[in-house]
Amino acid sequence: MLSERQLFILQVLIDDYIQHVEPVGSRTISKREDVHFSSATIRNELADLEDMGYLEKTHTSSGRVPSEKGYRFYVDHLLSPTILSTADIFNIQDLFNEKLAETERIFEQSAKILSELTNYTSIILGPEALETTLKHIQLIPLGGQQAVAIFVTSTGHVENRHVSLPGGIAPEEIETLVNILNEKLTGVPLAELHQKIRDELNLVFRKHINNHQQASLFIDDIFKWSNRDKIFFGGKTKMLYQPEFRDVEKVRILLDALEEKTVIEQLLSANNEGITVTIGQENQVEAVRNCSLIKASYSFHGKHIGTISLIGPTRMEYKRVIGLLDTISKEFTNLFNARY
Amino acid sequence: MLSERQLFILQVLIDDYIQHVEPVGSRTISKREDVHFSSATIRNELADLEDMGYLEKTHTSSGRVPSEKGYRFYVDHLLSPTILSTADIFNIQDLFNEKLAETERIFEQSAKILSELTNYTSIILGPEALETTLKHIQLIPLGGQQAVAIFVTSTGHVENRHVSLPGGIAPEEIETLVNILNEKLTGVPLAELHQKIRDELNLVFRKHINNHQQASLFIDDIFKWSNRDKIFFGGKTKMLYQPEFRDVEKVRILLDALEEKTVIEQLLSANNEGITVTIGQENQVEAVRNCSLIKASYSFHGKHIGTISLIGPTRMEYKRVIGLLDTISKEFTNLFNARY
DNA sequence: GTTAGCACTCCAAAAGAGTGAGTGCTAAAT
DNA sequence: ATTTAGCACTCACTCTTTTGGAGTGCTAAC
Repeated sequence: MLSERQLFILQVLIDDYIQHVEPVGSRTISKREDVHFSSATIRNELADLEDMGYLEKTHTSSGRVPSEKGYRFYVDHLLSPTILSTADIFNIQDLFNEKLAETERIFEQSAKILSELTNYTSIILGPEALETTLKHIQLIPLGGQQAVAIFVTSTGHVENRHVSLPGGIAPEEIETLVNILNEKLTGVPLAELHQKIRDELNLVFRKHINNHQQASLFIDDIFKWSNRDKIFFGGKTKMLYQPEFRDVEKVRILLDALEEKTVIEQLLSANNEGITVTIGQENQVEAVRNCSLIKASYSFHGKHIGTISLIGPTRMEYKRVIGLLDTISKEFTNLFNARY
Repeated sequence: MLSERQLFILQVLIDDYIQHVEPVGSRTISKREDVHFSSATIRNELADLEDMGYLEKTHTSSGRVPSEKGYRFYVDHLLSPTILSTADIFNIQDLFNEKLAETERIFEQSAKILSELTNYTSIILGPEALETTLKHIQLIPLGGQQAVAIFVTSTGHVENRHVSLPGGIAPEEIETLVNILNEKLTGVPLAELHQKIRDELNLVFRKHINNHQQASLFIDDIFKWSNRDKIFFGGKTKMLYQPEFRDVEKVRILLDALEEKTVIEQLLSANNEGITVTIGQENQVEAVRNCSLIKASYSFHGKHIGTISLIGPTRMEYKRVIGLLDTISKEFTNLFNARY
């Protein structure tokens, strides 16, 4: 168990390190106004904290640096998220007050602002389709065999696919087809679309469409859309400002990883409620093992539909960042629930 | 005027430098099989070439490095684009043979492949709307006052905007409105849309819509879409592999610049036919003054509609890159003209 | 339990020495 | 009139050595 004084010293040290990015020595701590014991005492305590694994030295005679266990403890026990500064609050409110009609724009802007407020890279996972339902399907011929199929979801998301019209079906039939689709599929949750098509539509087709096998194939083709959720980045180059990324090699590994959709999905996938902090080695993904990732979930009708996150060096301004993410994720939840 | 031998030496030197990224000395050149004069002779020639501004030294006793003027000359006079390797050709053909229905996918893939083949960052400017015409407008209500307006162009591009339905107009009228829009605007080039709306539609509205002022405002709102063309990147982090970007500071400046849409537009804007090479300081944009930019134009019905480009260090594999861009841009042109 | 004092450690930056690739110039060779 | 061999000179790099300073751990005194 840590003594009151050890807690204090640990906190002071981590705060200092987060700010100055330099190993913190006993003298530095003893110089603080609110510290009333000598550097020798602190040295003893530091040695103990190191033995317990909360601190590390970069070399035998250097000051101490927080270990990942140290950060973990700090985040779990020592952290009282700072109240957002009025400047921050202004910024956020501006964002959500602005009449940003397109959902996409909101995400883009949020990502941008988030990264600008924090100087870390922000990643926002757009709303998952799970909860949303299909609102409308439209097929617009482009001339020739080409056409565009357009899908609108209940959250106003528009998805479109180019398709080739099948040969064996008359144009009027295609119209009938689309009408049937609209009639039968409007209101169906996206997640159940495939099921629904397979179970119900084939029957209907058999009745109304001559070449119903061709039609089925065509439908399958149209709906072969990946349910991919969109990813929004903000400040992808922010890491380049962090001293821990002064080495190009490291930057490359990280940036390359972030280009990979799969990596992002792995990082931001299934999130429990609230805020999750993942520190360094705790990360699943190799490439971000020297980073910390902070995720916040936002929801629709009480169900998690997306994630807002920040990624930065393990030495992160946890205090500020956590408050910020919390606020924004709640705004997102409000926004979605109010709008749709 | 450069002598035959000087031309030869310049070419050899630049080729060597592009490959090895190290100042080239007289000895290195004299060691080549096809060189039959001594290093002393070469030294003399190099000194002359330096006087003329085609070469530079990094310090008094270093080998020579091409100057930007040197590259310029090299590109303009010494370059015979290499015939693409069969591997390259395969890759490209694969790309265009694949049944990539969505235009967007083609761009994405092209950008990716281009950067992978070259190890430079590729930037593709999607087709400008100028030549394309409007194909279809659709307004899909989302419930409440919200709706999605969808525009499909003749190239199959889909644009969508969220809008708030105006209060003072009946739902049936909105339907009429959209019908009118479709009737009057289908086939109109995007560039002329605004004009057309202002000139013709107001009259029609006055006839058919009660609250035609409200309607006009609404229409204005809908069409207040920026004619922005999409930008596709490939291998944004490729520069990090180039030795000239071993310095994080430089990387940051460049990557930050590339995040700016305005910068990209400035870089890739209005392009004459064929291939343009912009070397270092010739660049308009400060941040890319130590890069070279190679642009190729692709066109639709004979008019330039977009740009394919690569950005890399001034020491670029011009030979290969130029051939590659040429081929791909032509494929693009073919694709567009064949498809629409 | 706390602290002053001191020996010890190690990094980082500075200073110095040696090496090698490269140049420019001159004088001889072609 | 070119071309080339030879030589002195330059400068970046690398490797060592030196020095200074910040920091630690331990011990003995408070």
